[in-house]
Amino acid sequence: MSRALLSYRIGAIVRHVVSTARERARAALTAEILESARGQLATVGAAALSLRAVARDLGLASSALYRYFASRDELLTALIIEGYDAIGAAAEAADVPTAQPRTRWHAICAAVRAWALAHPHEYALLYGSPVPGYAAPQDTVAAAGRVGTALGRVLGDAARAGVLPPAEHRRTSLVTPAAAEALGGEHPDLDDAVRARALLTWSSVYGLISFELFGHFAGVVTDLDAFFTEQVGELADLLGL
Amino acid sequence: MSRALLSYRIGAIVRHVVSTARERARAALTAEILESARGQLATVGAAALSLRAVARDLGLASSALYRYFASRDELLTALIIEGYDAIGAAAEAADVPTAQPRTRWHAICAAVRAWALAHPHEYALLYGSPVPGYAAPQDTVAAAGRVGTALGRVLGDAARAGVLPPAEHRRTSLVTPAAAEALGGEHPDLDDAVRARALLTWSSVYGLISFELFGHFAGVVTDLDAFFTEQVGELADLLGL
DNA sequence: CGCTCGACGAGAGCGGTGCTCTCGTTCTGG
DNA sequence: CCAGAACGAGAGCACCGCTCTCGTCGAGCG
Repeated sequence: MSRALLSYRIGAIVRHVVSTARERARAALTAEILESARGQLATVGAAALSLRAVARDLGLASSALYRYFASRDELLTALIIEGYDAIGAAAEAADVPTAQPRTRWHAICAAVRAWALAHPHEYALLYGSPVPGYAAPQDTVAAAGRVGTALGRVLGDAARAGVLPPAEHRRTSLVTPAAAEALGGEHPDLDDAVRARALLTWSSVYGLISFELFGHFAGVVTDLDAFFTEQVGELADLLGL
Repeated sequence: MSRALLSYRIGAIVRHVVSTARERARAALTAEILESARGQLATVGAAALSLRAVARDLGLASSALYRYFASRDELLTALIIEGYDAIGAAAEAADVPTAQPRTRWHAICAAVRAWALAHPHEYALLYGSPVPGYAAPQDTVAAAGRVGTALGRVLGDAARAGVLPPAEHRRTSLVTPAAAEALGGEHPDLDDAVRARALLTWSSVYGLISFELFGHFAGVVTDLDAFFTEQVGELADLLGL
């Protein structure tokens, strides 16, 4: 079932450069399906996304869609990957590598929040409750790490610039080697405690955005914009940026 | 449509103490419906919760359920209120008012996480993406504040005990008066900045739990238990407990 | 005490869903 | 040129939430 998705992602590009008419038609229709699904996701949300509605939108029989996506879950998976890519790109676009680490941290967090507010349903699909019995395929985890990696770059640069407080070395590590690599890589000022703190701050930003988006701050916080930037500043303090 | 729910919640209790047989039967069946729905929620999740399955489970026609809950959303609302009550009760049960504020903070956070891990689908229903076009009725917000209020009590007690750092007073408030009341009430050491920080830490705990539960820490964090307690400690530092 | 009206549960049915299977067509690589 | 794969349409299955009707039964009122 991941076959079809894979062929969508790399598809005719890898196979051979001279694509046949059929392959081009397939790629085009796949893109159209995704576009329609993306529109439906943005308007009615993931739970109400209907294969039949997509088919109607494109003037196709519903059964025809199954030539392109083996199931509704697979279509959702493609949308999830697109979403992670989009929010990751937003984070990267907001990052100015020459700026101060703290400025960069603020910029990335603001960009992620802005993307979430602009695409609430997509954000919910990425970071909200996983859908029914849906288990995120391995394909998604690579794309998912893009925002974290952007923040990790800031952390690594800050460590190299020497703005981080000295690390408190300890024996057992709480962070996976792979994750440590994404979170700044090798550096004496970046030990496990600092990296774990980076994960905390990142998940805290996610908590702030989710609470705001899912309505848990309604009637609690007066100025959501000011509140967010202030708390992101607090997290920067905690991180040592 | 909120009539039926209301009558379920207060129902015969308020009307008159001497309940008729019909009222008792109604209350009993309502409880059975909720119990079956709770079971289904725990096993298949909210998105796959089916009124017809509940009816089958109870040996009823599906249409009969509509005498008790006007819609699937209303049944979900009742489950959400139950969930908020349960996680609030877990938080309150874990709190030992005579202990140190920091100890209480740790205990409450651990209890909330434990409840979330034990009831993942319920937690997702409460704090994950809102379901389809579902807008949380006002009934839920009261129950939702219970965990926050428990944490607010710790904050207030800490302020009265004088363990909090002095507050930095400012003009414009980011926290609603109602929320400020729940977050420790009146106290000179508890100004808006401290209360906002309390909201930050609470949403951070939510972020930590959600990332863990929704799989965003898979392959990133090695020891989730140890990681959580350590980061909760970091948040206590940030809060000044 | 009897009657009336409301609550109740069953059943059929509507329009919707994801998904499967079959069948004729159309393109493509050998 | 032609066999076989890819394709789209259509019918159909089992399920969903929800509505409507209809017969029944109980509870409160006169």
